[in-house]
Amino acid sequence: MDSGSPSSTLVWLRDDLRLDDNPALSEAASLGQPLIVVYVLDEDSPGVRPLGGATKWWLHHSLTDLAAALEAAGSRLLLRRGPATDIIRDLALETGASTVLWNRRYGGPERRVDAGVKDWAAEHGLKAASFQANLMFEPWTVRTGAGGPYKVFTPFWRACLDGSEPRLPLDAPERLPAPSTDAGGRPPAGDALDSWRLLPRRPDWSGGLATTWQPGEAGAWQRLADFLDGPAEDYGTGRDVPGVEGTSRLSPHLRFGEISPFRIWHALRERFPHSAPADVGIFRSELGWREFCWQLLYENPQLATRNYRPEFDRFAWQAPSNAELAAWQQGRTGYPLVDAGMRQLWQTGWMHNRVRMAAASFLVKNLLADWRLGEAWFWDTLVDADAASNPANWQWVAGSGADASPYFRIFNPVTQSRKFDAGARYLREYLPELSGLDDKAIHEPWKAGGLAAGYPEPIVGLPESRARALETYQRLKDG
DNA sequence: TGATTATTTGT
DNA sequence: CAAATAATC
Repeated sequence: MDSGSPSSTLVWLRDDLRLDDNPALSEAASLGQPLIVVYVLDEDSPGVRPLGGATKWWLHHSLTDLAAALEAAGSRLLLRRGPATDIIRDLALETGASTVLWNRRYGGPERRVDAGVKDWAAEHGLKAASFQANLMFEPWTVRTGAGGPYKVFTPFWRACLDGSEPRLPLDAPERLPAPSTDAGGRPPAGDALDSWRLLPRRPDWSGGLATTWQPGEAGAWQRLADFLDGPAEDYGTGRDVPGVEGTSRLSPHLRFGEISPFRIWHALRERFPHSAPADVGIFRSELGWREFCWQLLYENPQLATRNYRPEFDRFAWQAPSNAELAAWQQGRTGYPLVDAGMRQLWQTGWMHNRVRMAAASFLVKNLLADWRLGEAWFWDTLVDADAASNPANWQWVAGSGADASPYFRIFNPVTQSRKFDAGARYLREYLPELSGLDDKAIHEPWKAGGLAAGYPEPIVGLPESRARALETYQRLKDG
């Protein structure tokens, strides 16, 4: 190494687009060497799942926010594109890096990539280190008495809670070392974000996303603050009412690591210091479901394509017609709660969890469509589309997953609508053509002459489709 | 983190 | 006979 050019540190950011509680970044800052912070758009490594449309939109804005935050701290975000192993290797050589740091991820193809970088670094005398940042309970640390992974959520989460408290979050470094420069004083060259074309155009469907969300760390902290000061205390009941802001809406921020689960955990602890209300425990268990889903993906890297329960390979899914699938996707099934949810998804990139269950159950049970069709649509349209939670929860609804919903649990979209949207606030927000119907009639518009305004007739009858689903599941059970 | 139907309870 | 409870899918 040239004595005139000190070696540098490389921090590789992935699904951890934050300065707060970022162990890799904090470690890099403490080393004091010139620091390169890089994000790699990797659509080339084998098995790595390409982002959907909504997450691409989110990523663009999140990276914009991250770049500004890094610059404010004296650093700079470098963007490069390609197979990550090659990109990181080349960048390390180019910048004379002595150390490469990152926060761990848990998907199969991603772990192979990271292991490849670690092996290369070891062979070439570089130090490579990874950190725990994105899961509070890493999959291999939560084991049953027999030493295997948990297959049921409740004992999984109990085992997590019985262990030691998640570590305290790290504060964001106030200053970061400037990047290393070449002989001309220039930092490494990277891509312009716009050249990645992550934003939709022709048509630009992102208007509703932009008015709903503020991607980036500041937006994540705002959501957390709003939640702690508002719905958190009544989360247990409020979370089930889609017409009310009763949930945290932190999911896309967690998806991109704009806020750390450790930060959320301890913020809850501080806000409710003495004997947290039961509602806070329920919210905390939702963080637990996220951890459980990642543990499932860690153990089952094919979770998005293979039935977790192999007996479901024999299940007689019915391929929906193009018209049926389109009706579901576009919110024209004739069932108001399902349609409101699907339109909320299309317009805002997000759907209330209660409605997700109802909409997913409708596709998988009333239409008997393969859960992978729904998973793929959600992957493309959700801003919180997560490689673990999305397939795990679809399999949960289908009955093919871990700790799955029993086959006979079939949501009735009308019953759910009456029960959780009694005042029809949610229905009226997303189904303006039904807003004239009263609170009783709006849940079943086909009965009240409510179809005049162009709202569709139900595409399938509930009693028949329910019976068909029960028979089909029964046949699987009988072998 | 169901729905439906049968049965029992309470007024 | 409405409402809670249980049994069944």
